[in-house]
Amino acid sequence: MAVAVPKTRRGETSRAAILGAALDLFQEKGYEATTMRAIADRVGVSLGSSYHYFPTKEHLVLEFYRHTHELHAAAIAPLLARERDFATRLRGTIRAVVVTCEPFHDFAGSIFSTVANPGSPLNPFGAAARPLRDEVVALYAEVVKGSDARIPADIAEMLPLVLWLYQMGILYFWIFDRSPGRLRTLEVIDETTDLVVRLLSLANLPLLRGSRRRILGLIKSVAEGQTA
Amino acid sequence: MAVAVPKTRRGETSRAAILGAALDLFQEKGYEATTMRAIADRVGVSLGSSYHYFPTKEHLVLEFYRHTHELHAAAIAPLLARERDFATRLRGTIRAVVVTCEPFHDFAGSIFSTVANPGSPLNPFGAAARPLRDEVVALYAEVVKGSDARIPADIAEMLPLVLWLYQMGILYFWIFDRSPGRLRTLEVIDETTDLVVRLLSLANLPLLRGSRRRILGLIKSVAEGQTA
DNA sequence: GCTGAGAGTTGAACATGTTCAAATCCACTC
DNA sequence: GAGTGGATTTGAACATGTTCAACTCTCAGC
Repeated sequence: MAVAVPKTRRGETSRAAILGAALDLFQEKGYEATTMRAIADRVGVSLGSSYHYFPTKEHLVLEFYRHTHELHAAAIAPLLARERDFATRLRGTIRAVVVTCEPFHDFAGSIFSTVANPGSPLNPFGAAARPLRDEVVALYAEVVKGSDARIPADIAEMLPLVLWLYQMGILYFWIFDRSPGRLRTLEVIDETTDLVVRLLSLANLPLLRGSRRRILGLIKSVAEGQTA
Repeated sequence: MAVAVPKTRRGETSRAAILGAALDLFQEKGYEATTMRAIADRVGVSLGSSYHYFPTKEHLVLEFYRHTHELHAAAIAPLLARERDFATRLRGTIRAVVVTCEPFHDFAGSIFSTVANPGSPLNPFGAAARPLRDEVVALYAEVVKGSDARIPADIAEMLPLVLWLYQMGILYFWIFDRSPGRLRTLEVIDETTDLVVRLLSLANLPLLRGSRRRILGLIKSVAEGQTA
């Protein structure tokens, strides 16, 4: 199950074709209904060849993650360059996630069980997804850093990670959302981003100091546990 | 894939034996390593017979899940009968979850992914798993109701559901926990139960009234979305 | 032009979840 | 005791993810 990197032009072509066919079929038929044989057939390549470049079917989905992440990052670049208000940056970023992923809504539902599986390379908390996870967390760091919000250092340290988790929560809700135009998800986004901003502004209340310290400590401890 | 209910004594025996062997093997070898053929072999029955009573391998997992829920409920019964302090009841209940599930830690990940899959009939938010979900939520309602804590009505209404979600979060953490004796999970439980109690006591602060109303509305709206 | 090494490709084979039509069992009726 | 109908059991067959040893292709070095 070694991951083979293409070393020749021919190899690159094959890898790209296999990945392209896989993403197309995933979108057309969903994850489970797309067989490795169907992918190979569409490319006009043998079954074994797919496994030369992608150790498992799940690894094809990892590439799909990266693809949507890049779409998302590109979509919000103008907003992040222009806007300084934290609430607006956050809301726009989260909204863009679900808008970007909208064409893959059905597909997202079909792979969810695999994604939630801790043993799967698709699990966002796992080692295989680490590079991508780091990229997404960095994106949220940029959302915070480029804003005019004044966030205390102890919170700022953990905030990008928390916002990443928040995004995952929204995506989870979105997967279940059957409302027309996915309106309910957009409502929840608006509601929750406001809530996040408000809770951040309340975090300085003396009465909440204790809870704040404990929550931050908890988050840090949990995050460290994941990387260990 | 019709669910066959045994109609004769012989059928009952078979069903029970198949389920028993499955639970044993799951515990011995984990979920994936346990094949349907191995289950049938251990019972001394043919492969097809298992499918007469359990439409899929996942349905065996659901039965397993129900089994652990019953163990859990039995384990905390004395505590709930004796103790009145809310924090103690909650902590004991959540601790008992991970203690009860400890023998199954190695393959709990696979179970969790099955349970979390929106497409699966076993999904806890879905209709098929509703009876089990209601039982667990009712258990947390009992944790709250039997305590001497004075919870405002609007919060009390949603609290059992939230505590159920909280339990799921703890279980998810526990699945990843590789620390000896699963000590990290126990720490997180102690920390978070305290936090829950503290946040509940803070919920009456005038400053937090607005957030409280919004959070409760959000939870209700999300919960309604699931059942719809 | 020949050769060899490494990249790329192949297709058969395997394990396992699942299906299904046929065979068998069993309690009941006459 | 023979017959009947439904419950139960069977085992072969199928689909699909994955593996692997053998084969082909390409091209640098001679």
